[in-house]
Amino acid sequence: MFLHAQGELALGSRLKAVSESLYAAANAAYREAGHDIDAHWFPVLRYLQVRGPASVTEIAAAIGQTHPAVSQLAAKLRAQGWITRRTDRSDARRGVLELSAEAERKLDRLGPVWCAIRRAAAAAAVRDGGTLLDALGAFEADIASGRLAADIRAHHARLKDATIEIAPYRRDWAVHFERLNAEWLQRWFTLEEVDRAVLGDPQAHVIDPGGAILFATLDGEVIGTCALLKEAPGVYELSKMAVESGFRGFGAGRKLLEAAIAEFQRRRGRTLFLESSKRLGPALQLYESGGFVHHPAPRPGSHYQRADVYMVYEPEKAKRLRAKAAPRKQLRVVGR
Amino acid sequence: MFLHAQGELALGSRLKAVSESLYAAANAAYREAGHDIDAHWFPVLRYLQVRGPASVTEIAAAIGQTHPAVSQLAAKLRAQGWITRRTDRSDARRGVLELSAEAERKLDRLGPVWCAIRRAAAAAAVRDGGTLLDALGAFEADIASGRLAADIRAHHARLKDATIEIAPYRRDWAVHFERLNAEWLQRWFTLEEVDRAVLGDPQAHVIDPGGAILFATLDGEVIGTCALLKEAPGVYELSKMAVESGFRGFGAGRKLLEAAIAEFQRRRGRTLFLESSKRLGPALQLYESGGFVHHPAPRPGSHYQRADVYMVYEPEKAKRLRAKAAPRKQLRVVGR
DNA sequence: GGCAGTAACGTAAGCACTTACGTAACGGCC
DNA sequence: GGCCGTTACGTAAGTGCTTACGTTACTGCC
Repeated sequence: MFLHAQGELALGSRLKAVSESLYAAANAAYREAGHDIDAHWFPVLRYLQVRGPASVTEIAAAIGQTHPAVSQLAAKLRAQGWITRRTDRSDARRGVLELSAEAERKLDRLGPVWCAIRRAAAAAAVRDGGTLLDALGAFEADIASGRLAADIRAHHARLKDATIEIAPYRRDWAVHFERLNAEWLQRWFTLEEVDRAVLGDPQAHVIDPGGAILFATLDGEVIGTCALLKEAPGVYELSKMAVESGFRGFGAGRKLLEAAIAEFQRRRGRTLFLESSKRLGPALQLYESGGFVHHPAPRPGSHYQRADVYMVYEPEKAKRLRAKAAPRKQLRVVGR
Repeated sequence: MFLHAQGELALGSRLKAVSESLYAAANAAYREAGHDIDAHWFPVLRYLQVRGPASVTEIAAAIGQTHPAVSQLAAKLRAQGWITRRTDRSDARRGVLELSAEAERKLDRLGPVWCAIRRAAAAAAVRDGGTLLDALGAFEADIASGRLAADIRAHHARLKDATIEIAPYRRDWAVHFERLNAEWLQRWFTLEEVDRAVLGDPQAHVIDPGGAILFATLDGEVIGTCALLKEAPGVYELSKMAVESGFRGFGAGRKLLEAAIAEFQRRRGRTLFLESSKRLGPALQLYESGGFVHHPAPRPGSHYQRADVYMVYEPEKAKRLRAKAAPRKQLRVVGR
């Protein structure tokens, strides 16, 4: 090929072409999976998803584009109902862009597609060779031959048909424990000292004192986690429940909760409680449907600043709920 | 950075950004060196330079863009006098785009800038790591820190102040001998069987039979070559003279010619001749000014189909020319 | 409080492409 | 020679960004 012979001089041209091919491949994957989303929206939407509401300039700086680019895209997304805009209370110049509830729901379903794209692209990009040029050449070849698109399809099919499994603590998954929890903590609150300690060394702060950590996986991908902290003999705290954005709504949270309760019972615990926040609506719903009841008073001596919800597990309530919803249909990984 | 945390999912976005940074860096280098050329034109102009006149669709296919892209750029370049367009004699649909004489001259001067960009980009792109993502990260860092731009400037300064040197044959430079000659042969003629043999194994076809190969270098970069073939005892043929497009007009051809004649004299040769073609105007001028005279009849038993010019070296003429142009001023690598 | 400098961000226009489409010429086949 | 599918390529319109610019709001300093 002529451009290849030009070496680094044609790098700009080739990078642009690869970039466009990648957008095309991602869009094809979205369409095939039935999502009406454009790959160009990813940086903005993803930023809003993991960081929460943000201003135009904040997003622009984070994704490395100019503010008009974000502004124009925001206008389009607003017209299509993906995001809403209100002016910042404390600074009337600034706008606050926020995902609509529907957009949030849509994005929470994109995990499998994203994961498929990520895996396929990673496989195509891993070729050794050292220089960017070699890596690029290999990548171009994979795109041109259709291997990338086929890989995305294959990975997506696997992920779609895979079921969420619960796995016990593994030392090499400590990073996932940290990553998954840091995401929602940073979005909704700030990392408190306790958090930093526990996330930084879960072995020392959870496992060794007699607690447990569980992971939810989908086709080998760690997509969720939760911890059972031992407060006192027979007293456990359910904590650090997190499911990766993009993989929510597939039942991982419920499976983690059930597995945690089972673990609590296996250890013959007497008391299981949790602390949470009113802001985390869906999580509270999950806890309620899992057998937890709201405790009227805040927990004395809570570890967390953010805690304004205190719930306790009631086996009797759990039994009643199970009986009522007895023939609960199996949750599939990808809806319907 | 946010996009980095998104891994392969943000690859498209990042590649595009890097691509644009590269264009910007190249444009800055062009401006600094005083060339009024846009980096986006490179694929088209370079194609026309190394391959000669071509149609819109041919170029589009070669550079991996759509034909309207080339068509539109061609219109712009035509308006600015870079290229001319005539309709193909044998197919009235097809147009033949060709560099104007002035454009050809301008492009012939771009070698040092191109080389500087190539070297700087190669240095930034070589980081180990294996995956495209790592290589890209390193490249982005170099762009952001301004290291790439500084490197380009530094390399260009070196190349600008370097002088062209003549070096004897080296086995590891055989590839350059092939590359440099293949370029003009493919552009103006086609590779004949003799060419393929000589270029493929210069050691066996030139050096071993008692000939010589010379290289012109600029700051370590091989930018030109020529060969002295031993026809018979005392009879030598000057052949395979080639200077890389982009480095023409800097005097490399003259230096090669002079060095070849010196080598011929060092070997106490009696006859030095060459075969060429009327189509290669500038080369013929060079030969004439170097002391060669046109021989009226074609050489009996020529090796080449393309040869319609037969010149013989006359020491007397060379002496006269030297006397006339005695205080010839030193040629600088980059004009004024 | 007034005022200059700056930040947020919308709008306009431009750019380097793309897709979509139309037109004219070619080439093979009857 | 007539016709039909294909090819070359120009034009129009769209896209995802950019730069340039203007308006409004904030901030710090006197």
